[in-house]
Amino acid sequence: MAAPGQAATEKRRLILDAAVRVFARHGFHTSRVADIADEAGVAYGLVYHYFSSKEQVLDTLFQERWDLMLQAIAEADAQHSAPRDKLQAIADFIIDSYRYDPDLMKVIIVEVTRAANTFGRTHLVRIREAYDQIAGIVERGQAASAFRAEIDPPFAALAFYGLVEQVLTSWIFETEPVGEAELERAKYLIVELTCRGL
Amino acid sequence: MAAPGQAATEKRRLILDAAVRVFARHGFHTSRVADIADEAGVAYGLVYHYFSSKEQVLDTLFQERWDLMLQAIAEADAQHSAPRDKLQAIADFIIDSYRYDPDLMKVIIVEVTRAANTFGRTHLVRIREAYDQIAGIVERGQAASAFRAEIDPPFAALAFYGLVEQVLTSWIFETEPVGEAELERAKYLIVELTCRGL
Amino acid sequence: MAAPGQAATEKRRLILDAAVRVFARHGFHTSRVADIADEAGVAYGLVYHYFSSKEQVLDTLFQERWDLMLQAIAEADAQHSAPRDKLQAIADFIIDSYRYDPDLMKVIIVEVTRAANTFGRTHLVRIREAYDQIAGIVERGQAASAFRAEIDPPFAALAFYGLVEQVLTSWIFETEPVGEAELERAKYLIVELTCRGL
Amino acid sequence: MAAPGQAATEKRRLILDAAVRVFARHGFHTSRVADIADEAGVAYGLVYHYFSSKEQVLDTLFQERWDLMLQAIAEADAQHSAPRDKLQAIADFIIDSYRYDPDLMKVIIVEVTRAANTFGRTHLVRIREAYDQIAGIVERGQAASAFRAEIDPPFAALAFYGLVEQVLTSWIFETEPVGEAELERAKYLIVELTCRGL
DNA sequence: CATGAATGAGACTTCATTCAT
DNA sequence: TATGAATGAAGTCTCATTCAT
Repeated sequence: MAAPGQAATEKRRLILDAAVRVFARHGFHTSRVADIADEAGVAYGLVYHYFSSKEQVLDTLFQERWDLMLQAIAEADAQHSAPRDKLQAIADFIIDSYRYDPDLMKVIIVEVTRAANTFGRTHLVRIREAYDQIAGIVERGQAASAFRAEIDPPFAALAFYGLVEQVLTSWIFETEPVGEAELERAKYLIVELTCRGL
Repeated sequence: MAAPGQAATEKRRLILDAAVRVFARHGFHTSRVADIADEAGVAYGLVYHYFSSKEQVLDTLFQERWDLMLQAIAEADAQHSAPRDKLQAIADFIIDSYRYDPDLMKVIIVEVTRAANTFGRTHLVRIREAYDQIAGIVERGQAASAFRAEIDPPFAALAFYGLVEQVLTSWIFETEPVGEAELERAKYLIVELTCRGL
Repeated sequence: MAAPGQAATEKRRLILDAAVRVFARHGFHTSRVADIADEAGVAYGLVYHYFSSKEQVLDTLFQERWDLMLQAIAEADAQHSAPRDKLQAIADFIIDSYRYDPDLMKVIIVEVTRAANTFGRTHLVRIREAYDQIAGIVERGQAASAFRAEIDPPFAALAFYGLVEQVLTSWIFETEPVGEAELERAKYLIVELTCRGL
Repeated sequence: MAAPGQAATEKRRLILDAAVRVFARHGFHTSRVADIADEAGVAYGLVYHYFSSKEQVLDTLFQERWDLMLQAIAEADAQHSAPRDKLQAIADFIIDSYRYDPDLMKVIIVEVTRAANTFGRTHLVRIREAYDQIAGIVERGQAASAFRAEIDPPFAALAFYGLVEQVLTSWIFETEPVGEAELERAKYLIVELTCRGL
C-alpha cells in the first residue's frame, strides 16, 4: 500500500463530498444513506464505518465549514484596516465560498438551521461565536467613530449576517447558476447597504 | 350537539393549531401525524378527514399566514405615507405576528421560507410576491428621492426581509421568551438600520 | 363489525400464537418479525401496533404462561393434601402444559433463560416466586415430618423444578412427539425420585 | 520474537478466553465479533484467522470443556468405588469447574446445553454421551443393589445432571459471587438428594 | 501472522396512509 | 363526522465476513 492512512481518509472525504451533493439535491431528510454511498461510489456500510449516523455526516460538514468561517472572520478582524473593510472581507469570504462550492453553502444554510431546531443545539454555540466576533468589529468601529453609536452591535451583527444569508438563500432558490457580475455586485451592496442604509 | 357544522370546523382548527405546536417543537419531518392528533385531542384518522396529507397541513398553515402577510404589506403600501413608514408598518406587522404566535412564525420560517428543496420551492411564487411588493416600495421611494438610487430595489427588499427574518430566527432559538421591550426596540432598529445604515 | 373490541383482541392473540410457533421453530434470535406476521397472516406493522418490539412479544408469552404457573402452584399449595401430593399436582400441571402446548413450553424454557441473561432481569423475580412457593411446600413438609430436615428447602425447590425442566428439555430436543405413556411415567418418576431418591 | 509459533497459539487462546467473557456478559447472539477482538486486544480480522466464524468460536469453547467433562465422568466411572461416590466425583468436578471459571460454565449452559434450536442440536451427540455414561453408572448401581430398580436409569441421569445444571443456573443469575461454603454444601446436597430423596 | 478498511445483505422499526365500521 | 385498527413500503443501522496489504 502506498499510503495506508491516506487511503482511509480518501474514502471518508469521498463520502463527505458526495453527501454535500446529495443533501443539496434532495435536502437532508429526503436523502437516503444509500444515495450518499452510491454517489460516493462506496459500499453502504462504509458510511457507517466513518460516521455514526446520517446526522453526523451533516454535523461534520457544518463543523468543517464553520471552522473555516470563524477563521476567516478572525483573520479579517486581525487586520489593521477600517471596520467597513473588515466587514467587506467577511462578505467577500462568504460570497466566494458560495462561488467555490454552492452546494456546500446551500446545505449549510438550508439544513443546519432546521437541524439546529430538530437535533441538538451544539451548532448554535458555534454560530453565535461568529455573531459575537462580528458584533465586536461593529462595537470597536463605534468606539472609533467609524460607525454611529445608535445601533446595538449584536443587532448590527444579526443584520449583516442576515443579509448575507438572505442573499445566498435567494441564489439557492434560483434554478440557474449565479453570474460573476452578480456575485461581485452583491459583495459591494451588502457592505454598502449595511454601512450607509437605503 | 347544537351546531354540528361548526363542530367540524372547530376540530379542523384544533388540528391546525396543534400542528403548529408540534411542528414548532419537533420540526415537520420529525413530527408524526399521530403527534398532531394527540396534541389536538382527536382521533388519528380525523387528520386525514380534513387534510389529504401531512404536507397539506403545513401548506394550509403557510397559506393562511402568508395571505395575511401579503395583505398587510399591500395595506401598508396603500397608505399615503412616507416609504420609511411603510417599511415600518411591515416590520411592525411581522414582529407583532411573532408576538402573537411565535410557534407559527417559527414553523413558517424554519420549514417553509428557508426550505429550498421542499416547501420553499412549492410556495416560491407567493414568497416572491412579498419581496416584489417591498421592492416596489423601495423603488418608488427612490423615485421620490426618499431613498438614494444606489441600491437595487430587489436587493433592498432582500435586505429588509432578511433582517426581519434573521431577528425572528435569533429569537426562535432563544430558550427564554422575548420581552416586550426587546420586541419594540427591534421594530425600531430594523427600519433605522435598513434606512440609515450603521 | 359484530364485536369491535374483540376483533382487536383476536388479532393480538393470533400474533402471540403465531409467535409461539415461530420461536419454537427457529428460536427467538433467529426468528424475524416478518415470520411472525406471515405465520399469523397479518400485516407486518400490526405486530408493532400491539407490541413495542419483538422482545416484548416474548415477554408477553412468558408472563401469560408464568401467571398460570404461579396460579397452579398456589392452588396446589392451598389444598389440604400431603406435601408429596402437592408436588405431584405441580409436576402434573407442568407436564400437562407441555402436553397441551409443547411449542409454548419449549419457548418458555429455551428462550427465557437466555433472555433473562441478555435482556432485563424482570423475569427472574417472577421465576423466583415459583421457587419460593415450592420451597415453602417443602419447608412445611419438613415441619410436618413428611420430609426429612436434612435438605435445605430452597435447594429442594431447585432440585424439583430443575428435574421437571430437565425432563422437558430432553423432550424438546427429541425430534418425535412424546408418547402419552412417557408423559404419565415422567409425572410419577419426577415425584418419586424427588421424594425418595435413587 | 523468541517463539513465533507459540505467540500464535497465545493469541488464539487470548481470543477464546475473551470470547468466554464477552459471551457470558452479552450472550452469544448479542455479542459482536468486534467485542471479542476488543476484549482480547487483537485486531478484528485475527478472529477470522483462527476461527472460520463466530459460531466456531463457541463450538471450540464447548468442545474443549465438554471433552474434559466426558473425561472426568469416564475417570469417575473407572474407579472401583461405590456408585454414589462416582456421582459425587462428577458433581465435584462440575462444581469445581464453575468455581474455576464461572463465565465459561455460564456460556456452556446458557448458550449450548439449553439451546435446542442451535448449538444444543449441533452438539447433541456429545451431550448425550455424558447422559449415557451417567445412566450407565446408575444402571450398574442398580444391578449391584446400591440403588433401587424402580427409577429408569436414563431418567436418573436426567435428574442428576438436571439438578447440577439447575444449581449452576441459579448461581449464574446471582448478582454476587458464590461463597466457598455454598459451593461445598451444594456438592453434598446434590448427591444426597439424588440418592436418598427428600 | 496481523491489521482494519470495505462490503452488503438483512432485520428491526417507523409511520404515512387507507379503510371498515 | 369520527374512530383507530390495519397495511406495507421505506429507511436506518448492524455486523458477520472478506480481502488487500
